Amino acid sequence: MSQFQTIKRTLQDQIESGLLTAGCKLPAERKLAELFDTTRITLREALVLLESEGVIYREERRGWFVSPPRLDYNPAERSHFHEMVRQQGRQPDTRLLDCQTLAANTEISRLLQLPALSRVHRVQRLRRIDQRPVLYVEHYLNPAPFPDILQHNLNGSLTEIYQQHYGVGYGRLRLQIYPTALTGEAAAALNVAQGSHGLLIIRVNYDQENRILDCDYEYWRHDAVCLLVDTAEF
Amino acid sequence: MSQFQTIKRTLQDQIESGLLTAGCKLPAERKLAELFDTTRITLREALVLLESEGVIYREERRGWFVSPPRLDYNPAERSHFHEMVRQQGRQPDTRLLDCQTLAANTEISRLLQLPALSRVHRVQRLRRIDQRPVLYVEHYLNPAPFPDILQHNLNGSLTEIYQQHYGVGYGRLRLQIYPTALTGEAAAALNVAQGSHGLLIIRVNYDQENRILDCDYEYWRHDAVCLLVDTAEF
DNA sequence: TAGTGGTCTAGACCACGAA
DNA sequence: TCGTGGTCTAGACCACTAT
Repeated sequence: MSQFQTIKRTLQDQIESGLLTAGCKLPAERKLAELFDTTRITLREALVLLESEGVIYREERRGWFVSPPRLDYNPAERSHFHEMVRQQGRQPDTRLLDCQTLAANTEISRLLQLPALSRVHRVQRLRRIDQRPVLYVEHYLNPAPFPDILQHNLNGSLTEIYQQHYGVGYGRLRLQIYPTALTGEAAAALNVAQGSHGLLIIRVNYDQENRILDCDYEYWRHDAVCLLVDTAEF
Repeated sequence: MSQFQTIKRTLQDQIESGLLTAGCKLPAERKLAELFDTTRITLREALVLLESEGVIYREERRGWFVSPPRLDYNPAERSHFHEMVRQQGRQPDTRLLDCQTLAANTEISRLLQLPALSRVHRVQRLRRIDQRPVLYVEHYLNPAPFPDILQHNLNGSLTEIYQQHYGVGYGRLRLQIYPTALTGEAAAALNVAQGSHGLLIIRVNYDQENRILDCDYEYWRHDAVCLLVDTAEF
């Protein structure tokens, strides 16, 4: 077995056995390299492997940490993020990064089935669990059903605002899900290296009369989530 | 911008512009390093990044290749793999790796809701698109509804065998989906390095009377698939 | 300011794949 | 057999973090 595989196993065992617990910071790379009697490059190979398996993660220039468990997430159940996280015994947190009305690009226009040169509301938010950023979302709202929605407090649940202020509830839902790279604003907000692995969920939400309400680009840390889908719920 | 990011961009541009086409093999790492006037380690950093973004992929010790487009896959639509792939203009291919009846482990027993010390049929298959392995599946069948099923030709559609020989059709469906590492038999069958990134889909299939039929562990190459889910179909 | 992770150099040897 | 990718060494400098 290659050396970095052995290092990987050793670290993994210590984590799984509970000697290293979730959120715990690993020693410096140079210390670890010394500990395993190897070079930093080889050591980093093991760390990167563990990272891609979701066992550990890094924060840019801060170091390596043991990953907390994944969040169970049923994208079809429109429960609020905060509620869902709390039900799993964790501390949720949402931060509004930006909101504005702008011209829709081609892809958004197509998803929302808007005519050319339409304008849409865009809401960018960062969601954290136990202080750790896990989800960067861009919501694109069809402006027609939601005049002045950007005036509301957008740190909570959009679902709730839809319902309470506009009397609109969700109906049908369409999802695209695929592993992708985190780049640009998503990577920056999630505090991961440009190009690291993530999971992208593009959702299109309809109301009960089958009109398109909005679409979301959800960029998840690859190790932060486990999706659950049950067709019996529909 | 870091050097390997520049290299990455350059390669990516050439691929997106069509100068390098899907399935095409890249030059040797030493050649590329020379071309970009850098070392192999730095060059490999760029290649690994492109790999994790799904732009290129490698076959163990054979080299680097440009990735073909993802397969659109609706896991709720029980259409046959072969049919689905052909509809998207590609060549499907299934190889039976192994089938046997064995004692169920704890996780399988729980998923299939079987009593302790039950036996199950296990079918291991590898599925390819245009010669490229993309999906390694382990099917675990509840043996009760399917006596002697292992006698059938298992290179085609299980769905079809269920229906034609046992009069059983699908009903409800439960899925767990998450990014994971490919290891052991999955990595070997897909011809990727141990520990590389993949997408794991665990599905539990019910029949129309809501009895559990089987569960599948689907290990996908992370760059080979895009999941589609539409609640309006249920 | 000291220490850390991020990036990079210039080599090396081995095992496997292709010929 | 030759070239390839897989692995590894022993350093280096810089930008950023923590203090």
